[in-house]
Amino acid sequence: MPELPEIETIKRGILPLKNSIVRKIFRSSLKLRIDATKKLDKIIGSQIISIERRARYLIIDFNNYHSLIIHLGMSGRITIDSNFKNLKHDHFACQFDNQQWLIYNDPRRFGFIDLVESHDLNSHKMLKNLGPEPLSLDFNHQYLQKKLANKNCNIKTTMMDNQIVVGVGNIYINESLFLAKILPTKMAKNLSKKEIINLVESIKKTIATAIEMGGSSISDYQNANGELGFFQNQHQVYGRQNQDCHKCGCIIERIVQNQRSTFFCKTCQK
DNA sequence: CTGAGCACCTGAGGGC
DNA sequence: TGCCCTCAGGTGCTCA
Repeated sequence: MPELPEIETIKRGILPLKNSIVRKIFRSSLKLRIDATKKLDKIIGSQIISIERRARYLIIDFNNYHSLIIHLGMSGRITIDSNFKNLKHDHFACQFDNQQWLIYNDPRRFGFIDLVESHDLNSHKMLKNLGPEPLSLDFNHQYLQKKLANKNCNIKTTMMDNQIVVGVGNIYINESLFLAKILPTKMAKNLSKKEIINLVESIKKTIATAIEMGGSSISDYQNANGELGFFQNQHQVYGRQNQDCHKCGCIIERIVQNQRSTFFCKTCQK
């Protein structure tokens, strides 16, 4: 699924729905990770007052003091269309007063749609323990240095922990560690101050560049208008096992950490 | 409290 | 063509 840059791209794509009023709701009978089916009717007749992103969650606020939380899991997709065809894996759809449909499609169903009263949003179990946004000032080397001290875990897995920093998924941590020249297997507590400064900057740069390019389109990711992102063309290590490192020409290796693929260049990264 | 591993699902692609 | 295996943008839960 989409990482932060992909969600940000989708958010920008559905921003024009602001001020729209919900007319109809569709919900498939299949289970998502959270079952909010019974609550969803509450937004019928309500108007969207804001559309935001927090970590990998899309938050849509309505004027009746309810907020819709959308998470795309690994395979979720959101599209805007003037027709709703109820295709395979369409699990939620919502028609607005301008006749447009917002359609949520998720083959693996690792995602969810939930509805809460807006004042309870921050205490939602998926949102309450989130760390800082990678592009915020709160994510800086002083902060990270504190978090990594005594951390007995490899740096790659550590940085994918949403309590440390949100939205840095498997593509972008692999790319960020390459950019920062740090081995993914290095113990988090053993990073030097210089490496931590470097890593913070590399994550910010990687995420910001990916947002500019509309995210990474691998397999079937596309934005709300069905367009593809282009950041995958910039990948230095992700998905490039056995290919030449663009910097030094050595072979990119693939290992598994915490059941996720890790790609790195053992010459460039120390 | 921490870290490791599992669970939740479907679909694509490769080897035989 | 089909079967069996591995792999995939995530994240909460359980167990030692």
